[in-house]
Amino acid sequence: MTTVDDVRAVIPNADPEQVKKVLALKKKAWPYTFRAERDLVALRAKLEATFQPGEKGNAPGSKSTKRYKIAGRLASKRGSGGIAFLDVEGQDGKLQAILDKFEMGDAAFDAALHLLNAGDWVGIAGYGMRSKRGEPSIGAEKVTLLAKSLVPLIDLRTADNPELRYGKPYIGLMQGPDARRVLVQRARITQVVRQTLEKDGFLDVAIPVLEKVYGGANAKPFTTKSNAKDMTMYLRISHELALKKLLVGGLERVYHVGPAFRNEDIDTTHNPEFTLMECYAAYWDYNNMMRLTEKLFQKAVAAINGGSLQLKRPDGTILDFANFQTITMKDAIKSHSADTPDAVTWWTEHNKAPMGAGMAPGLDVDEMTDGDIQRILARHDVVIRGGYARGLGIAKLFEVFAEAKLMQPTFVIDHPKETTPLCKAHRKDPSLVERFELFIAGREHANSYSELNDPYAQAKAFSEQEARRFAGDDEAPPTDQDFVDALSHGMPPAGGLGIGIDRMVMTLLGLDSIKQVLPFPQMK
RNA sequence: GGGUGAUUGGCCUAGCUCGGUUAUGGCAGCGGACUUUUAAUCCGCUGGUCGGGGGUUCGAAUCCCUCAUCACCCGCCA
Repeated sequence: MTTVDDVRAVIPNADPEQVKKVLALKKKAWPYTFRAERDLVALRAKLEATFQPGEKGNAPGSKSTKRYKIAGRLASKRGSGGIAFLDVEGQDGKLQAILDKFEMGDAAFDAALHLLNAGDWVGIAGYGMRSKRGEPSIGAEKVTLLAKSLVPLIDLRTADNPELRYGKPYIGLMQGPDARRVLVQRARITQVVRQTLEKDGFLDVAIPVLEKVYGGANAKPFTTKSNAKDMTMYLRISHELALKKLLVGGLERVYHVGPAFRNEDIDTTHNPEFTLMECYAAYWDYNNMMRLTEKLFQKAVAAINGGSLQLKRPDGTILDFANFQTITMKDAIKSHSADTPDAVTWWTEHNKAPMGAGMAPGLDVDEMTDGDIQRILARHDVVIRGGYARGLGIAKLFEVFAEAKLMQPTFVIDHPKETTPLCKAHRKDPSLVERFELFIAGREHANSYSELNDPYAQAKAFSEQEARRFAGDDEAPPTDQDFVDALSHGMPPAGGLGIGIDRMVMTLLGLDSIKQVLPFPQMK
């Protein structure tokens, strides 16, 4: 015979009063199944349309005498003498159940109210009705405890404790349909991304998480050890190299949505593991990928925004996904550095234009010396690990002057070649590569290349990265000789695209922390 | 990596600056009242020794040391 003390010995937080109730139920305490309506929101709407306030479905000659069964978590219990109100909360919304002492009988009524507490899972069988105040309800004929909560329901409206909110995600999710909606909409977004890719003929392929060599991005990896092979292995930092090897093998359009791992610090936009979508299409370049990117975002926005491409943010600004902007990196630096003190200083030094106050055109990197760039970066305390290179300096100028200002969906194109070793040179300017990044709300959301498929150029790019590693850039990836070998067998021309799904969800839902879109975020 | 602040019953919280009789209030819980509530309301009750350890003192939630956990800011993360 189990006692309250037995339970408390292993579940110290358990409320003795609730444990007593469970033990008294004996074998009936934890039932196995319950058939119930799936959609309480729809049922609530239906009852509202069917009945007038105060009208009950068990009255003789009622419009609808249909019986219903509903189930959910008991969110609130309100007694008022011989009548009691239960808020039964399903995943997406709640429906009220009403217990009437005259109808149920004293014993059943008192027993049900005593047994149930907020937080319990409950099943209700009864008829449709509306309360005198008009609330659509189920008039309870039978009440079943489906599962007891042994600890009190925590109300985060008053208990704003981050340890509870993020350390125990179920506590946060229990707070109501709104708390769960983010995860529901996140699922919608990834579903739409997958559907859109599938429709365009992209094949969902399995790729390894554990790798002998990591690559495809600049990041510090997590390491682990394989006992079977007695060697250090790495958790992938991107999906890029594996997917491209499949292009070599003859798969023409491939994608993967899954986690990538980066051993870096945690903040509002970075989690050590995050969900990355990457896709590659043979015979495409970055222009084709821009069109695909637009489509992916437009379909996702439409899916969560009632079909509209004008997405209103919490601060009132409208993001217009109907019209994506395009700007080169150099032009972005120029237009967004206009009238900054740095631009005024530079133009004055070079005596390039008659200077009125606040009239400086932006920085024109093609006219700037390396010294000019380094001076300005130094003024902004920007350090380039592994040493200065002109292209990296230009990329830093973009970060300093332009990145945060790109609110509307904007493709920034044609980066300096030093920024990436995996991208084809620009067909019109060898100092650039055919790359774009999509910026929305000041954050990077997508990254795409006309993929480099010349094995010799790839090998050389790898050795330049190695040089940077030796010079102190601990995020420069090592050479992946296996990848060079793959390219030597011939990879078709291809476009590639990567999208950080967590950030995409954040932006589309108007949230400002990655913790809010992850059910299990890492805490610092 | 640096700095600041916090830790009081299941949850939130007062008290701590200028140490002193049985540690404040709310939510939840338990009991009672009420047949139409919407975080219902009203009355009563149970529950904590104040994050762990050490020290100062006649006496510490209140002062000191230490450990732990957490938060915030800065740095780092194209």
